[in-house]
Amino acid sequence: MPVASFSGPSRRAAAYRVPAERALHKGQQTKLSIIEAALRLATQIGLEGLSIGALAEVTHMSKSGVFAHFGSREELQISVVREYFSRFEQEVFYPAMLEPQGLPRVRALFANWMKRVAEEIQSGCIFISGAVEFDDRPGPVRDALAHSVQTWLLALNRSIVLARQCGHLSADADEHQMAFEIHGLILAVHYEARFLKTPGSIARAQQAFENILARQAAAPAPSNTIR
Amino acid sequence: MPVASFSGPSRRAAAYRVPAERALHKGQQTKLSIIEAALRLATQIGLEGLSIGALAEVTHMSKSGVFAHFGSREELQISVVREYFSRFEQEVFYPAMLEPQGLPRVRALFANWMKRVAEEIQSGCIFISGAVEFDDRPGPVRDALAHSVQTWLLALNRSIVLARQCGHLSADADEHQMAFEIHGLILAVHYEARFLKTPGSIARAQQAFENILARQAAAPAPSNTIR
DNA sequence: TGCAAAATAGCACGATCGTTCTTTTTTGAG
DNA sequence: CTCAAAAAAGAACGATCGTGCTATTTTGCA
Repeated sequence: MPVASFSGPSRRAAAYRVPAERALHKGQQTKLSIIEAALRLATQIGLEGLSIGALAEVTHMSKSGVFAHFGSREELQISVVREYFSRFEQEVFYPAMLEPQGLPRVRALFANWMKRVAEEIQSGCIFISGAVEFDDRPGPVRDALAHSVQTWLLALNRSIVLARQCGHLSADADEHQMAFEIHGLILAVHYEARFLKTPGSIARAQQAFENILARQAAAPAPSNTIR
Repeated sequence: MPVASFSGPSRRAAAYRVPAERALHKGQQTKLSIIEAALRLATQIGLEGLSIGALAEVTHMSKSGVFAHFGSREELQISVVREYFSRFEQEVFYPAMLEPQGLPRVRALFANWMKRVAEEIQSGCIFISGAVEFDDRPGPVRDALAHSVQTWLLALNRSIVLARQCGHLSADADEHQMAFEIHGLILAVHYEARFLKTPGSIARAQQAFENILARQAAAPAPSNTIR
């Protein structure tokens, strides 16, 4: 069903060399390269701006050749969202999970996120542009987008809870409130750096992040455990 | 040239009753009603989604009838941005300016803004959707959008500076940093309430705003002047 | 009330869109 | 090497877009 990842069951069980067994060579390969190009296009001009014609031109294929891989534009958009989320996981989420629980992991999540946003100032973030494009347009694309973002925000929430349980944050630290404010920082960086071209936005976000942590720093220990 | 406002020179000087003198009755009237409808459409589906055909249908006019008032789609979009900014000034900026300098004015700016954002959860904000649509598309529409937002952010900055000068904020309060964080709160409310449909986002933003103020509260007075 | 000018409608244009069909080319297991 | 299946191309469709032309209607001063 999806691109890669879940290559679990659903095949095998048939004859010795069922056609579906070998049917993943040239096709899947070019499909991946199409998604690669679509990802570049979508980050720049948005999921809605993504057109099959432009995609065909970029990949040096015919419109119908591109189209056949997805069956509909919507399916193409969903594929792009899934691939984008997958890379987001690879670059932001998984590396942060290697950090020890508590503040180090929270910091890593934010740092990785900021690093990615900094790169995306040139290209654009699908989770942000997609939110605007699909905020009142129900359907599977919107669902895929919202689910991706929710998953990510939930991970941030959990890391904050762990930090509190570790004693790295004060007992009354509200993870939802903190996650909300951190989310706002990302949005502000994207807005001010990419649209307004305000210099120094990334540094402001990092400063604001420290402000949020400082406010919720663990109370007891005189020489605190923060940082 | 524009809709209303700058009806300064450039006319007069001609004959006693130059045609351009009386030429603002029926035309300007329907033009305003078109902009009204365009504003509704643009807040919902974005400035890019705004099509002359859909606008003609909504206003019960012909495509060319609508078109003639603007001469180009781009000019229509610019008119919408200008009208949107004008209303933003009326609802958010001017009422806040009636408040006394210092924290009351800063609070009023934020409160009016939040009230407006809360209403826009149903419709949408052009300054946010437009930023995504035009973030890498140079031209007069982008300029009009960026100028509007910059104007607003500058007003917020100035009100913070005044609050510091009044002694309502600590002497080392950084207005740019505070404005950045406040801007992030607006973006987060819009994102989470309108796209993710997370309940309670507005309360979170208000809480976060209080956190920002509390951090920069005036230092000296034991019984502080804040609030 | 007449009449020029302004406002609006009607129509057609080239372009682009997603999609469907049919045909050709390419792939890869036997 | 053969040959069926997969992959890609080609062409056309209806729809919608912004825009330019030319009529027609409406407006509002004289």
